[in-house]
Amino acid sequence: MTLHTSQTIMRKSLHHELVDRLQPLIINSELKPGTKIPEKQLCERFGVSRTPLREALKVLASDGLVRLEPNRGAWVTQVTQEEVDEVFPVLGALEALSGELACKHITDAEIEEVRALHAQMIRSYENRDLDAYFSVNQKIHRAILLAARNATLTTSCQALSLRMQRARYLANMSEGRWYDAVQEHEKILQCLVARDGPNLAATLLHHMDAKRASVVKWLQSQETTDAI
Amino acid sequence: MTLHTSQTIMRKSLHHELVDRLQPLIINSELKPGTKIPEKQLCERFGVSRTPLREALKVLASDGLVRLEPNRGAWVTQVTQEEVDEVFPVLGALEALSGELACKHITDAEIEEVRALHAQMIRSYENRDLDAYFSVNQKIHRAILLAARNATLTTSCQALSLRMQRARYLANMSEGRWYDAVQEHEKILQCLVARDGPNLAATLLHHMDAKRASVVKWLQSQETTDAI
DNA sequence: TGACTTAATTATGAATTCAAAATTACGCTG
DNA sequence: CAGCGTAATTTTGAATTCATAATTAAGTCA
Repeated sequence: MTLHTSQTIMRKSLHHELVDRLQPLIINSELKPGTKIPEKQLCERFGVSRTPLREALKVLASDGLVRLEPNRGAWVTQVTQEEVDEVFPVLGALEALSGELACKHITDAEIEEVRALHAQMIRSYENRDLDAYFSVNQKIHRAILLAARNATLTTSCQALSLRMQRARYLANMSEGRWYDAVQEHEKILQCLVARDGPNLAATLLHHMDAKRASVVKWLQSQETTDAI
Repeated sequence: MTLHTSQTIMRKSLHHELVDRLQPLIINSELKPGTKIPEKQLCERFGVSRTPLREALKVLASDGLVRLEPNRGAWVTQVTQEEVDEVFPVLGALEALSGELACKHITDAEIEEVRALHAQMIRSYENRDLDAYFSVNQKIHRAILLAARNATLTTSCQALSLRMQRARYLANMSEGRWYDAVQEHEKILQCLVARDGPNLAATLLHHMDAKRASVVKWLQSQETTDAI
């Protein structure tokens, strides 16, 4: 019955693979917030049975991307203002810590890497290429995270970051906010180069709060229009 | 086939219930770190089939309590020094934030609650009742967490806390460390009463680092003896 | 006896099946 | 024809089944 076409998954554990495949679908809103997760369709699409798919959904639920309603199936969670106001402060505290630790452990080579990413981000900003900007932006935050040399911190940060990502992605920044964000990143780079942990921590904290405010603003503007 | 005795689980979703039941088994080391999880036995014990149990194991794995080895089953994770050195700083940052936020939102009634718990903890200390001490201690941290009014923070903290709990529980504190811990808690209460957020944050941060050091010390003393 | 092969057993991962719950479709009554 | 109640259908949750991988046991030969 099950065909092993190129589309079909067959490496490592199926449920783990499915988690990795479902996450992007939720992040880029192919599976829309507030909608029901079409179990049957997804099984066909990935060429798997319900068992591993449901296992994956349980994991995604514990990460907050999916909500399980007993006897009613799985639903893509909404990004609400309440959630944004909750998650960003936590993310801020974690990123601040990552900055602190990164300054202690980062190598010169890694700093050069961040510098290169930063330059690339500036170019994306100048070209008003939001997709590229977001992509590089994330790489920078990730590079700092990795420099912190703390796998637990990385995991925690990324889990929360993921939850905010689709909102952040959807939320078109205002011209003014975008400018400010770039300025903040300028300072982030400077702190990192100077290996000034406390300063970097404070900057990242502020950066996160500004992001929060920006996302909230966008959410509120959407309230009248449509739920994300 | 499946009997619905009082032992058998039947409320809400089975996998969720199983997560809640398996966690304590791992925390109190009934399922010993480093050992294989006896799937079959647990199915019999809880009167469920393998499907929901395996779903629960996937969730526990994403929380770091269990490690899944492809085609080799599920294993209880070890608490290593590397992990302790990673998790406590993250926990410290989160608890610091919880202190900060708690000072902003806590009610007088809640402060009285913490005061009562604190008094109870002192009594446990004076009676050298470590079990009671740990239990009340956790209640205090949880009360502060709840006063922070941030469900995401609560969830994140508790997930990490859980991972450290069995180590913390096993790690008999030295007389000196126990005394210091009580002093730290004295200060925590004072900061809370004064609603001094920054001070409480700093105190909790230091408290966590002292806990880390204490656990590491114990782990090292165990290295020669036996792996936990 | 001891290392190596191979067969038997067991455990795992995932598909399938089945009972129960929820949803939808239908028909009845006012 | 609108609202309610009941039957048919679909979906969900969980048990069972089945193929495959891993482990253990048995047997072979130096």
